[in-house]
Amino acid sequence: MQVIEDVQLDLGLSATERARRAQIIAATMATMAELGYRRTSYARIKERAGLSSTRLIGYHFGSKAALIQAVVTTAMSIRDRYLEERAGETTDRAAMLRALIETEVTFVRDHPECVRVLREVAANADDPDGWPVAGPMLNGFRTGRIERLLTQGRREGAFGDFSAPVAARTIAQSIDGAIQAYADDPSLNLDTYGRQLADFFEQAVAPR
Amino acid sequence: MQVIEDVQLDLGLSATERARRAQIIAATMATMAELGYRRTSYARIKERAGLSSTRLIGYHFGSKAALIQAVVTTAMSIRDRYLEERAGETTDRAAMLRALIETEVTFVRDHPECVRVLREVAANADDPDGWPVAGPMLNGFRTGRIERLLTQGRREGAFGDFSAPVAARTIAQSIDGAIQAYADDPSLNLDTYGRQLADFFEQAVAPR
Amino acid sequence: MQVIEDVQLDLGLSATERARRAQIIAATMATMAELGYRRTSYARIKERAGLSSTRLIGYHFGSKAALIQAVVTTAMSIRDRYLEERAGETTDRAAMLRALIETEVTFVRDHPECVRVLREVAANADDPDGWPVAGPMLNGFRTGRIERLLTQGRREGAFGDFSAPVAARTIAQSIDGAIQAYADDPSLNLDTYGRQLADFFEQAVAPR
Amino acid sequence: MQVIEDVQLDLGLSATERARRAQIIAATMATMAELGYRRTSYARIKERAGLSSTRLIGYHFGSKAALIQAVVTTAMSIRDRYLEERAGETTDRAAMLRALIETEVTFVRDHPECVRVLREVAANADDPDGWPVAGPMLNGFRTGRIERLLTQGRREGAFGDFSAPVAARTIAQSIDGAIQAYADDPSLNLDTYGRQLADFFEQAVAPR
DNA sequence: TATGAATGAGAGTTCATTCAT
DNA sequence: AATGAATGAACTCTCATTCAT
Repeated sequence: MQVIEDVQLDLGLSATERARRAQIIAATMATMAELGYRRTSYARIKERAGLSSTRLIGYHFGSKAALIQAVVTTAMSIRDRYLEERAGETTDRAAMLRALIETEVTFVRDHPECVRVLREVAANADDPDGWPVAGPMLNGFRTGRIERLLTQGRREGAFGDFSAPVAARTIAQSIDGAIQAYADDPSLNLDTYGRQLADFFEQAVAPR
Repeated sequence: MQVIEDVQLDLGLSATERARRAQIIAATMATMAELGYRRTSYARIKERAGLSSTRLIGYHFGSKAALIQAVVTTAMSIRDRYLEERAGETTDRAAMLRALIETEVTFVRDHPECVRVLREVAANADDPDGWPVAGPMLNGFRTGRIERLLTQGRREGAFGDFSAPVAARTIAQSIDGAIQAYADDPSLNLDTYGRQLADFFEQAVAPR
Repeated sequence: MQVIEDVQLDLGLSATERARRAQIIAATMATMAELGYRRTSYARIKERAGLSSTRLIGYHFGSKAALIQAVVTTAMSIRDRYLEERAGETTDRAAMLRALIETEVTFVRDHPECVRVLREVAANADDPDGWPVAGPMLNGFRTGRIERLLTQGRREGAFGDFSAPVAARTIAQSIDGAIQAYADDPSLNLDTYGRQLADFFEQAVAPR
Repeated sequence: MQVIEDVQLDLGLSATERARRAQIIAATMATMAELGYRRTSYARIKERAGLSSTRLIGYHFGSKAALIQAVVTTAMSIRDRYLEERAGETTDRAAMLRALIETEVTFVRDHPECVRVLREVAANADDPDGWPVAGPMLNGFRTGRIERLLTQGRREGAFGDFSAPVAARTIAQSIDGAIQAYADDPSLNLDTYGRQLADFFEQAVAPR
């Protein structure tokens, strides 16, 4: 919750307002993670947040689209911070790729709510009452970093010959695969899954 | 449309009924492909199909869940038929994997509606008014075949050392990546994309 | 079922038609007894009777009101026959009253479906799609016989001083009480209940 | 109407809300008393209450079940208050029984709407969209008080020998008989009916 | 004797939003 | 910084009935 409040810091809001927003955002994320995008209504958010009226949500965010927007921003911030904190110091491209994949997968385990929320929003980005920004943007955020890493690695000869955009998207998608696998079977060991995924892609990008 | 009607053949329905059902299913698929799961209502389907009343839909399918069910079955049948018709005769595991990937990707190009529909339903499978069968099932359909191929290939020594379930899920996910890429940029050449994907995974599964 | 068919005898119908009608009436009674008046729809009757279409019901009875009419007639016939068969030969008024009450109560036990149906229809007699004849008629059927018995008994000096119409209605209502008690607690011994009821009213009508 | 508003007093609602609720409850009771349970829809209530939209009803009560619940609570409160205000001060069991019966019957005359509403709900209590609480409860409310009176009277020797539960239920049912008689013939003198009923039961419970 | 196909009316519910104060 | 009150649009579903053949 503190994390969520922090994200709101530079919006020029009062402390009370920030706390309320954080509370609502947290409830929205929890609701969406549990019930999915479609069933995330003001009524259900209100209930989970223990608010007196749904009116409060509209009051603090203006519209549902803006609320979703704030939720996405929050989730992205949490993710960014997580990945940043765990970014290794190596400059070895292969090691960087492995670290990236494994960290993304552990993020799935450590912040399943964020992951689910991001996935739900991306899958329903064209919703009329929802987020006005298109899905491509969200995808771009995720593939961009991977693609840059792959391109640089190829340029330096650390990686073999393959299409960086295709590979980047594939790797990004494979994280979604981990999410899905975890959702289908919550007893799944994600550390192992992450390592196997890294092994798999290590060979895929290796120079011959 | 004829294809859709064929799918209904063995349900013991009259020709009229079959035609109506096909008409409604087609309109539903088109609607869902264009507007997404959430906006696919009886009213919009009626409009697109040119029906006199939404009542007709409920009459022919009983409930919305049953309609979605029929739509999914239809889309899966179309996909199965497509893949079957293009199944090469080779027994070379690597060639089979390449063919599988490339065919899946061209299917995205040739039947974007089917692809979109399957994706939308899978993403909203837990909907209360929707399809009662869980998402895992749909995922299982897709990964099962790939996993079997990979497992056999590994046993025969045609492939290297990797986790077949993880790889299978990753490959299946990469097809979704193609769908996404195509959606983000419809001018994308999917033949090329498919080839590059096949190249990429070819090296990933190759024996060292 | 045979009983139900018999009731239809003098309507100038073919054997097939009579059988179908009996089948539908039986299903309607079962449905109404289990689910109540309001949930007794063509769809549910069709299901229970194993018909191919609800259309069949409308075909055989014309309208829902006519179906309810037929059901009531059937239930009343079954009840009349039951009471008739068990009518003792005594002319002692008090004994007759006791027999009447006890027999009515055992009818509740032996034909709970009929009882429930009659009760449901009487309680919903003003339904727009239902039975056009008013509730008073059904009530009259039930109290008439009792009232005649009480009046005669009083005239003969076998009974004391009380309002025959009020007492008749009260006794008739008390049977409904037995139905209700039995519905609230199906393990209730109705023979005992009937005897206690007869005892109670025996004293109420006795000359001082 | 004031009475209805009073019933809502301790729910922590604003004056406006209480007034609106009272207005809707009154309209619902009137509608149900006139048209019966089944035809008591939001649309008809709206019409009678002169509301701008049916939506208002859902807004103030949440669901139809909750509305029915509120209506029943109101009707019961009105009845309780009525009976309480007319409870004599005697401790003579026979007099108490007479008072109870006569008061219940005059209540039928003074508050026919309440009576009809209670009857309708009890008869349709198992409705899927209706009141979740079973009919037995409503019956229990009514017989409980009578049964206690009878049991005490018997213990004290004020009454003769009979089954208190059976007699209690019978007496409660006889009130329904009065309701029915009044419905069948509105010119009926209920005061007389009540006295005759009390006479009848007086002898039934009298010690020999 | 039966069925196929269609239909209009009405029901309750959910939803996000708006206009006040 | 918050609430009270109201609202219109859209949704799926159930119902008995009608018009054909």
